[in-house]
Amino acid sequence: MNVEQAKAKFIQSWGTFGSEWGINRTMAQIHALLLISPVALSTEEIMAELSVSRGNANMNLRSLMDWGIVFKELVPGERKEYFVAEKDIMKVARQISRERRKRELEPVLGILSEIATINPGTSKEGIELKKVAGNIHEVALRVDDVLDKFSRSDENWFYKMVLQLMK
Amino acid sequence: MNVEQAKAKFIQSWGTFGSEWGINRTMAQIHALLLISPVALSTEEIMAELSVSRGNANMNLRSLMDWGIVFKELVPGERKEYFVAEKDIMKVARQISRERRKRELEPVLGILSEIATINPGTSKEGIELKKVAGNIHEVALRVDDVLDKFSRSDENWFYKMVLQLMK
DNA sequence: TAAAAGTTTCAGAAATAATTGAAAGTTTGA
DNA sequence: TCAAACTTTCAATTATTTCTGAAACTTTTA
Repeated sequence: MNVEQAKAKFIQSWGTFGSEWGINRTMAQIHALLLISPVALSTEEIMAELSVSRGNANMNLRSLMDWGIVFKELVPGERKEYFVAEKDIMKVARQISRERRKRELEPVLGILSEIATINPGTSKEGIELKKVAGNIHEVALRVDDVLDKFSRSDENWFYKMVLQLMK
Repeated sequence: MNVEQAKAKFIQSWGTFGSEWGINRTMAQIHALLLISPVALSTEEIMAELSVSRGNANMNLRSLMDWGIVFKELVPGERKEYFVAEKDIMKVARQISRERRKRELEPVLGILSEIATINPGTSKEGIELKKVAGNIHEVALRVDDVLDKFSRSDENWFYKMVLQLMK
């Protein structure tokens, strides 16, 4: 496998992996492209490299910036905007867990706790619903805690945890 | 909020949450319905409750069984098949991480290690690609390890881990 | 201040994913 | 063995998501 093939494979795999986890393919591919690029890229370069339209490139770049894993970089003397990805993979992982926690887990936590506190009445349905929602809420709260810890952690926290678990 | 409202809210939230994480909405809703049902349900009951077709119900039930979080239950004297969900939420979480690890993480690990071992040549592109793929591979291997540990762990492992992290 | 350079938006088009429903297939029991 | 009861499959349809491209908007510079 040569460098060109490896690059194509990396971008396409990252796209597939992303879409299996609810991230759109182009967004994941732009991220992949920026991750492996040694220099900042312009919208035009991204459009050309991935064969996507300006609108698509622009919207997904904005999303990536909203997620806090891609940044604008101003090249002195240039009008055009250039983009770079955060290269520290642990930082990227922490940032993604921070965002998904905030956007997706927190809202569900609210609903679960609401359901877990209903008056279940006397029906088996009500009792089971309350019980299950309570159980899920409990687990979800702990996941939330772990993600919070992780997203705030320093560079070595994760490795320390892995070591702990190896014992 | 009464029991009926809470039930509807639970099913719909679980559907939304699932689809944010790459699981189709109906599949997540069937799972939700079975989770909170105190008794095993037939395909007909699921179709009626969620207003979905027989084909849809059947395919998603099969998927849920492939994931190992829903099971057929044979009611003595009945021809019809009934379905129940695994109710232990930690078991469900472990089973889902086991499956996603196997289906989605492992294939990417293979590709990353392939890319991380290319001959990068002398170009900056090749060198950066190899470096980034290597870094991601390293982190992904550790995630893989943690998921493996988690999916094999006993009921209390997760709570012990959380306690460790609280210190 | 005007036009060139660049960015953003968004309605419609295209691509992808999910769903239906009816036909084919399977199992059971008389 | 056959038909009733039930399950599975899949081609066609429908819904959802993503993408395009051109127009509107913003910023810069001459």
